[in-house]
Amino acid sequence: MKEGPDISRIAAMIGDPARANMLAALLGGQALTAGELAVEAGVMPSTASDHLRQLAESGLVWPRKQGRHRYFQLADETVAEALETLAGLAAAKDGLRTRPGPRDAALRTARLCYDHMAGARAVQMFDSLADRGFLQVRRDSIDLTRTGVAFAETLGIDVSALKAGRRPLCRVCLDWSERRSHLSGALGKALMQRVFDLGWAHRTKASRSLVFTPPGLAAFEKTFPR
Amino acid sequence: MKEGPDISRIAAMIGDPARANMLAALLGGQALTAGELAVEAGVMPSTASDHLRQLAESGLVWPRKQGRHRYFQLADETVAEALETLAGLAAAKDGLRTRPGPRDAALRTARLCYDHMAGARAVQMFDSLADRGFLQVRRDSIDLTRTGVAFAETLGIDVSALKAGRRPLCRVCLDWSERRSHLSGALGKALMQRVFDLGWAHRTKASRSLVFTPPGLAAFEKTFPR
DNA sequence: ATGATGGTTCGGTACAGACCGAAACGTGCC
DNA sequence: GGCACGTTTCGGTCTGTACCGAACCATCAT
Repeated sequence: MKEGPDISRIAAMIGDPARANMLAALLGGQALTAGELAVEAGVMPSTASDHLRQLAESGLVWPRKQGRHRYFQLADETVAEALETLAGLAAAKDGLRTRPGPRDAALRTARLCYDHMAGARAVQMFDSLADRGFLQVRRDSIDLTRTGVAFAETLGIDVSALKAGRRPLCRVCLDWSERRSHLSGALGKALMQRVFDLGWAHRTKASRSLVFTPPGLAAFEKTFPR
Repeated sequence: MKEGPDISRIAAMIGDPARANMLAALLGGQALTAGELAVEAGVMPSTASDHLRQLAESGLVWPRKQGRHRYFQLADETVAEALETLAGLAAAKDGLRTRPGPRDAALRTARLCYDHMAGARAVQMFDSLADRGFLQVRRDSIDLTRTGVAFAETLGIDVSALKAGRRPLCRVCLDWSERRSHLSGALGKALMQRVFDLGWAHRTKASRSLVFTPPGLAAFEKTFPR
């Protein structure tokens, strides 16, 4: 019954453990080299190269050669969203037997979802913005209100520049750990960038989880009160 | 790097063409027997039985034995949502080469998404409800307004009964064909049911697509004007 | 009971694809 | 130029698993 899009092709791509590990690593947002992805997947470079070719042909990742390295990143944010959706399903179905480890706890608190923040901290930010009327939820999409734009500017975000890009300013993304919405889109990316630039948090090297510094966390709590 | 939920296990489940066809068929919402799913997947009953065992063990489908038949249905609506998300990715990535056939066109117009309507017609319904102020979009979730409740009652929907259930009344579901939101949740299911009961549309036997009768379509257009 | 029908279990086959090692390629560095 | 490093290509192996047929089990009908 080949009606509708061929769902099994891409599912099979994600279905291989090695490729799934690669994609999960790329959910960290930064582009990684073929070698790094090989280690991440736990396979030899030649095997990794084969997998990466398939992923690129499927349109899931985007190769970008630079010097004698080849960097890979997720093709776009829709891929990231689909991966997080699958993670949500896996957490719900597989969660019965999988005991949440300490690493999972860190992931649940704050992590990178491609280029924006996810986890409990991200939900808190979303709610805080909405409660103060900075985010206006209309229909299926959400937008920054006038006061919201002013608020973003005080954080040093050039909203008009973001609006100029072709990527939607605000989008909602469902959190697999919190099962609540958090902010995606150009603004979500910009906010994440500010958190990095201000030194409030930094990414861990081999994981998607974010670590807040004590003063950074205090500043975050003050900027986005519950 | 086994951090977070094991995404590859379920992805591999969906990754096999036979299983994917079964799941796609179950997206029609009605429970199907093992034999029906076998023809749907194009495999022998014994092979289908093996696949169904795996799907059940993964928690994706829910077996329900009745007499000498075993009926299968999707475990819950989160599975349906994940499948539709994957379909969206496949349509975007694979869509470059796949020419949309006539069957696809019917699917895009109106189809079943587990237990509620999807496709262009469903988006029209959603927009119509929102434009007239029957749906109030707040934060990440949406709700029926007071006038919306009254409107639903005129259609013969017992809203208070729906609210009593543990399933959320309103939920948004992203459409892979329209890339817009349509209505899910208990209300979405109830509305779909009314469309069936009123004889406006009926499901086709071996497909998820919905066929509107001419008078049914006229009534639908009148009830949910653009 | 006896047969018919729907479903599962079991053994065996076959094909796909994941994996590796070695060699080739290309790019930067000295 | 020559060397080192990252990456890809190619041949070959091997495991996993989808698939089928036949036998077995359960339920319903007669």
